[in-house]
Order: sequence, then C-alpha cells, then structure tokens
Amino acid sequence: MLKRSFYTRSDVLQISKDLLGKVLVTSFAGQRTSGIITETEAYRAPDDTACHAWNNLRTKRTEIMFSEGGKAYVYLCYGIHHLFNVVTAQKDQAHVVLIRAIQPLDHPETMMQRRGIMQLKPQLTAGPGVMSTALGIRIAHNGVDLCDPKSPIWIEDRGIKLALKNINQGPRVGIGSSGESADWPWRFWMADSKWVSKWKK
DNA sequence: AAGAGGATGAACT
DNA sequence: GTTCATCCTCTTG
Repeated sequence: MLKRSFYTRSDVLQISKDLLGKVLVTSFAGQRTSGIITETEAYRAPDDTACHAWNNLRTKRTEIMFSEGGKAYVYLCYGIHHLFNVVTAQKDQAHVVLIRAIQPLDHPETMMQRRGIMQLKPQLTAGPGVMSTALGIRIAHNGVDLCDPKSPIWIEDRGIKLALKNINQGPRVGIGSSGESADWPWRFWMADSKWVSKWKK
C-alpha cells in the first residue's frame, strides 16, 4: 500500500506519472478487484481553470480536495458516471489526479459482472466512468482515506517498472469549455498499453 | 426554489 | 457522426 508520503508531495504532475503502473485495488464485502493504472490526468487549483476548485473555490463538493493527500475524491459526472480522483499535496492545496483507465488484474470476472459485459476487453475499464463501475466505486466513497488499513480502496506498488519513454503526454479530455487551461498537456498514459481510453483528437 | 450544465458512455444511424 | 440518458452541485433570484 502506498504511504501517505507518496501523496503529499507537491508536484501533482510527477505524482500523475508515478501512478502509472501502480495498482488500484477495491475490496467490498470480500470481493477484491484491482487493475494496473494506465491513464491519469492532473488537476491543480488555483490556476487550473478546468479544476473544480479553480481559484481555490471551496464548496461542499470541493472541500475534500483541500485536505491532505491520500484521500479519494469521487463525484458524479453528467448525473451518471462516478469519477475517481486521488487528492494529493498538503492540506489547503487542491491538487488531484483523475484515474481514467486501468488494466484488469484481480478478479476480472467480478468486474465484468458489474459492467454487464461478457468479454475481457478494454471497454471494460478504459474510461473514468466505466472504470469506477468495474471496481464498484461510487459517489458514496468520496472522502475515503486511501492510507487507512481498513479502507475499502487503496493503491499498491507491485514493483511494475515503467520506462520514461513509455509515458505519453497530451491534452486532457472533455474540458474544452473550461477556459485557458483546456490545452494544458496534463494527461498521461502508457504508450504501449491497449487498456487506455479512446478519444477524439 | 428553480434551473443550467457538466473531467462520459452507449446505442443508435 | 449523433443523440441522449440522468442527477448532483452551484448559481441566481
């Protein structure tokens, strides 16, 4: 399990890259599912206009983003999709990493059951909404501490090494209307993985 | 109290 | 390529 000190570092872009190759695990009612993180995006208040906490805006929803690194920020998008983020940096620094895709590892059959599809293919977990569905993450898990041994959600380092040249970088997805930050290349993904989301160029 | 809009995905044509 | 499902949060009055 990754320690608090992994999350509390100040460089959210570095953390986004470091999370690639780590393993996101959930365990609900004895059902353990997990996957290798293949795609992430960084969001950083106050200067990032695409971040919910842009301009250090504190609301009931964004409050969790200002807590110390290592917490989960889960919110509902388009009224349908549960998006899972990792809070990073120190208290009062609203820096988060959106986990967008994983490569299934433990119990893919459980994830397929949750998704209602029969085949093991990228469609199962490639995309922030479907990934959460496959892992059983819901908005109710907002605020969960990923460093708590009793937490149902955590991230492990299983020693998967990733050459720097295998990390691709580009603009974030789905934030076209969010001002000057829309083009910032703060999306990272594994260049040689098919388990990443497809998106329009 | 009410309404607009959103860090998406699936099922269509 | 296009449509639309669906609901929480923030803003406004």
